[in-house]
Amino acid sequence: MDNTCLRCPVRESTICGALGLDRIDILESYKKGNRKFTAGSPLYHEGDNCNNMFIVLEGWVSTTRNLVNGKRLILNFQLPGAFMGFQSTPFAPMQHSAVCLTDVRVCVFPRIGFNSLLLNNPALALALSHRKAKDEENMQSNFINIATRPARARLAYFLLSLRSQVIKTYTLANNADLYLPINQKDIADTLGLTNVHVSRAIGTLQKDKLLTFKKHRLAIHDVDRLSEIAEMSISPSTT
Amino acid sequence: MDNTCLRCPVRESTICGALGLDRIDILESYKKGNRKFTAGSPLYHEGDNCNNMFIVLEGWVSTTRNLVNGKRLILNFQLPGAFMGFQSTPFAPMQHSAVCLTDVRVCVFPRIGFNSLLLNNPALALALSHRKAKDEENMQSNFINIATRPARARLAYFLLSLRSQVIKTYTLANNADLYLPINQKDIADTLGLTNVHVSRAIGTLQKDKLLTFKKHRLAIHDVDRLSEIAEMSISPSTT
DNA sequence: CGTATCATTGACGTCGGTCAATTCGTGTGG
DNA sequence: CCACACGAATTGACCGACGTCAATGATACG
Repeated sequence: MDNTCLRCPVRESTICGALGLDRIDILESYKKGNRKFTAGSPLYHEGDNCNNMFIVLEGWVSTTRNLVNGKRLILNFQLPGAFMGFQSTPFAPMQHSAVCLTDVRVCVFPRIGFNSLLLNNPALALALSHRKAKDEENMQSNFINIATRPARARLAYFLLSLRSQVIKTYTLANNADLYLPINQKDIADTLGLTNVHVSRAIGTLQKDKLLTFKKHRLAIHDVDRLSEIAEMSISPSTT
Repeated sequence: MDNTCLRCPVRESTICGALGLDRIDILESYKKGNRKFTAGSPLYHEGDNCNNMFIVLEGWVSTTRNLVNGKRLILNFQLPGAFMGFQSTPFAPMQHSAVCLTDVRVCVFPRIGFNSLLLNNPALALALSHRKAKDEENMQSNFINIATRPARARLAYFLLSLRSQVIKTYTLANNADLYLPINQKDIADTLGLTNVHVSRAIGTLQKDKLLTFKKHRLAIHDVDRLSEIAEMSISPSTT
């Protein structure tokens, strides 16, 4: 396995791309190198003092929060190119957990020295600012989704946005059916619903021939009509 | 009115503090200067191509999204020190609106040249990364609040976190009663509830002597018990 | 074939929304 | 100082979306 930044599959789709090819060697010497995690294992736990940050190279990772009543909430799904573990106060305990949904390969960045790295490479710091802004915007979309949409629309919106995230990450065709390493309980925990209600909602969407979601494969048969259902209560100002 | 960065009331509580006093003149020549807005007026609108970004110096600003059914969702409240308008793609249309809740004084940063400013001042870029990470973390808290808590707990959590935001911003005493330039409809639009239900929920909290919210003044009488209510996502079995 | 996990389905309860009437508070004008 | 207006808050009656509980079905795995 070639682990050099030069051959990194996500270099251009993450902050590393901000350094040109001529300066990429800076990261080569900075990073701790690649590491593999198996499906189900955590990158870090809520409350941990985690020494590292991670760029996802292959696989899916979910970020979650566990609640006092034993329930959990999934904050989002991190796909290849995601930069994970950067916090507003670098050495504070992690505010959320990160759990691998598939076998995962990540590039490990030590937390120590990261500030210096950014100060010495402002292009990297700028790229990171933009990425964190993007993360916040995505979080806002999630927030709006659960705050304003009823369950059916909420589910439709979620599947559509996850679909476009996957299509973009893997540059797939628009009509491809997608592998999603999540089950209905995961969807419920993402949307603030119950698995029972998610099952019913997916059932009606399938009955209406809008999509099929079975055995971790999602096929959306009518993107336009599903979008109508999703955007039912929201203005079309964004895209 | 003295508008110099040297005497800026929020310099140390926003990204500008990352430049020491010796380099603060960089911003002095970069910024467009201060500007005043009256209560109710917008800093920018969703969909606008906004030329500027803003640091709040005085007053409250709300960021909102408008929905097709005439309703709106409040994303958060920006108090002095907040840096507003920075997006993942700098010249894209704004994803949300910003509306002044009080008379407001802001420091205006032109969008043009901002990237260069950051590239030439990595400390500023680093500070911005941290701030955007903080914004994302706050957004995650909001998300968790509405995704997991029933109305009463949701309201309790919101008031407590708004309280600590205000106390921190203005360095107030813990038992101070706070001026909040929002009404029950604003709270409803922040929490994904209706004004009617917010009224009922506040009513019961007041009846339980936990807090008083009248005429834009909030007094929390029992922070500990209110915190218990906020953190409890299940039925109130214990007292 | 037995077990575990996930998905489906039904019965039922409840939290919060909707609609509407009433009250309260504040500002305005006579 | 009172009368009125207008918006915000309160309260009641009613209802529906979604949660809870539980039984059943489907699928994979040892």
